Amino acid sequence: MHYSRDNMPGLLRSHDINPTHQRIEIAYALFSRMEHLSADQVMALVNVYHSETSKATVYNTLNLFLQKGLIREVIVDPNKVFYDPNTRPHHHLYDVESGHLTDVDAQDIHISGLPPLPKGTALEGIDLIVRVRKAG
Amino acid sequence: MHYSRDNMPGLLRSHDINPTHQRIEIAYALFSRMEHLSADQVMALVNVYHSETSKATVYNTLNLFLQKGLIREVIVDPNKVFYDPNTRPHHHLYDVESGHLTDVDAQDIHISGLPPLPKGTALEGIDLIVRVRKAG
DNA sequence: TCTAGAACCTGGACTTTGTCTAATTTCGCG
DNA sequence: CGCGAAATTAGACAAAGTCCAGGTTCTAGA
Ligand SMILES: [Mn+2]
Ligand SMILES: [Mn+2]
Ligand SMILES: [Zn+2]
Ligand SMILES: [Zn+2]
Repeated sequence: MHYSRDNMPGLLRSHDINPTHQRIEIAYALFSRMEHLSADQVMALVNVYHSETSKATVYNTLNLFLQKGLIREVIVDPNKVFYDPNTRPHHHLYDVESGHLTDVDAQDIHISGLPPLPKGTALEGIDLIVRVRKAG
Repeated sequence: MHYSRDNMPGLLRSHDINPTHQRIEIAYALFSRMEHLSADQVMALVNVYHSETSKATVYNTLNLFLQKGLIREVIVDPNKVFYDPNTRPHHHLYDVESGHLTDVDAQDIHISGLPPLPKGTALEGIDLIVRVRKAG
């Protein structure tokens, strides 16, 4: 499900985020495409026509979205983090050469045999990453 | 199984790596502890008594070890990569607060329902990361 | 033993990704 | 409108990592 720009204020408010111009643009970059984007890519997308959003605001806003649970982060590349507008439980397939990242539905996948968590710790999440490269 | 310093030249040669003084020290830092270390931590360990190995050499050597299959890298933290002397198939449990990383044997774990790989790609590896934090 | 090339190591400049801060702009509201 | 709070900004700063030109060490052959 993709979103239009008009959906953004409501989406932001539903996550307790004050919808400002910059926040709407950043949310729209992510939710109109429903793709995994790095901070750099978000920065480029919101500034295509004329520069209107600073680097500091891009990072502040992405971290705010993260903290409010509007997006999640995906750590697969040693050089940059990807921001993911899909917050439903899912896993990732990562092409280590092209850097292309795609979703794998969690519904179909079963993981068994996990050890019990260490005493005094709570589960934060389980990340499953399938790394592939061009066959040769 | 831990290693002594005397094992290092043979270990390096068995992976087609010329054993130099710096390479032996770096391998020893990893294989004597059998722990996940960042480049920074390796750097500190090989230079405890007097500075003898440069930053460039630490990074060059870790990447050489990686390429030769002597160690593997673990990408769980957005800020640094961890180098892992354990190359047997295994997964990881990561405490997002303390940054502590522990191994989870792959033997016991079964993952089912993975989709077929995209045409023309080969599996590079499957990383499973269990993220935990202090309960509260 | 001497020597030349290859391999290796080094300091430091540079790059990338991201954070911080102090000053300014915009927003929400009475 | 006019005030205080919230948000944004430019640019300095920081951490992780790469690159390069020059220097050192190793090795094989004469
Ligand atoms: Mn950027
Ligand atoms: Mn990095
Ligand atoms: Zn995703
Ligand atoms: Zn490990």
